[in-house]
Amino acid sequence: MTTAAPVPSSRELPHPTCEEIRLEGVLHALSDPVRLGIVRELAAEGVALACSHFDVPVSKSTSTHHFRVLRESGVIRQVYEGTAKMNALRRDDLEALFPGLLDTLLTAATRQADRGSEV
Amino acid sequence: MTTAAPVPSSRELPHPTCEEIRLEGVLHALSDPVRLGIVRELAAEGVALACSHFDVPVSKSTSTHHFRVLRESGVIRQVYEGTAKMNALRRDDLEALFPGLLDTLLTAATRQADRGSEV
DNA sequence: GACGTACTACGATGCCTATCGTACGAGCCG
DNA sequence: CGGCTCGTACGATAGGCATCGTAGTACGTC
Repeated sequence: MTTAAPVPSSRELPHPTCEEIRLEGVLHALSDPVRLGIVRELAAEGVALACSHFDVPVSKSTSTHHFRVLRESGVIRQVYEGTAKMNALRRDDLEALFPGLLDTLLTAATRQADRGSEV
Repeated sequence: MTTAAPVPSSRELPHPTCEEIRLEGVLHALSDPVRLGIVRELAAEGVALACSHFDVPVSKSTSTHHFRVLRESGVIRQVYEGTAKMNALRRDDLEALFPGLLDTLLTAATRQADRGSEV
């Protein structure tokens, strides 16, 4: 069962520790539709995804910016894997800090999305 | 029992309908520390409070701005009562739109505040 | 009517941020 | 090595927003 520990590349990225994660920062990060969409997709898939996987309606450089905001606010963890940069929700950390928050937010986002599509 | 139905003044203020309330807007409104503090106090008191009741660390005009953001995002309802402007959480509306969200957010905010004061 | 209080409107300012294009670096593959 | 893909860095830009001070309006009270 050599699950191929996916060889995290050399370059490391700075992440906030749990103590450094601020609720205001998380809320601000999720208050942007593009970033909320990214987080929703990450949650839906349940696994780490490369930046290129997402179909965001912005340019590549803007996309990079949004991923950085998510990382610096403590919402996602980013790790290089070859040329790809894998993104994973920091579910456990967020759950420990703000119990139930992520799930409630995701549910709220889904409800709103359903609301909109019920034309 | 003339509970003095508090005579809402003539001037009316525009509020978003429930359909118009956007999750992103709510999150953005609450991502500011001043506004989050206002909402926390409103929730703690449980009743409508005049703007002047709050001890915010900003000027009066900035305070007005924050209350407007909260109103326009659908988080609070504002009604004039004489010279005072009463502010109330739109608990029921928010609960209907995003079940559990407000309470989860308030709990998260409290936890974070406690974290900080545990020196 | 005169005064005080509560809040607003307006204009200014400086910062933050979402957006882009272009040029570049890091790793894979042939 | 040469090229390809993925993502970054940088600079520019335009709009948003938190902040303030001042001047003004609405309302209650004397």
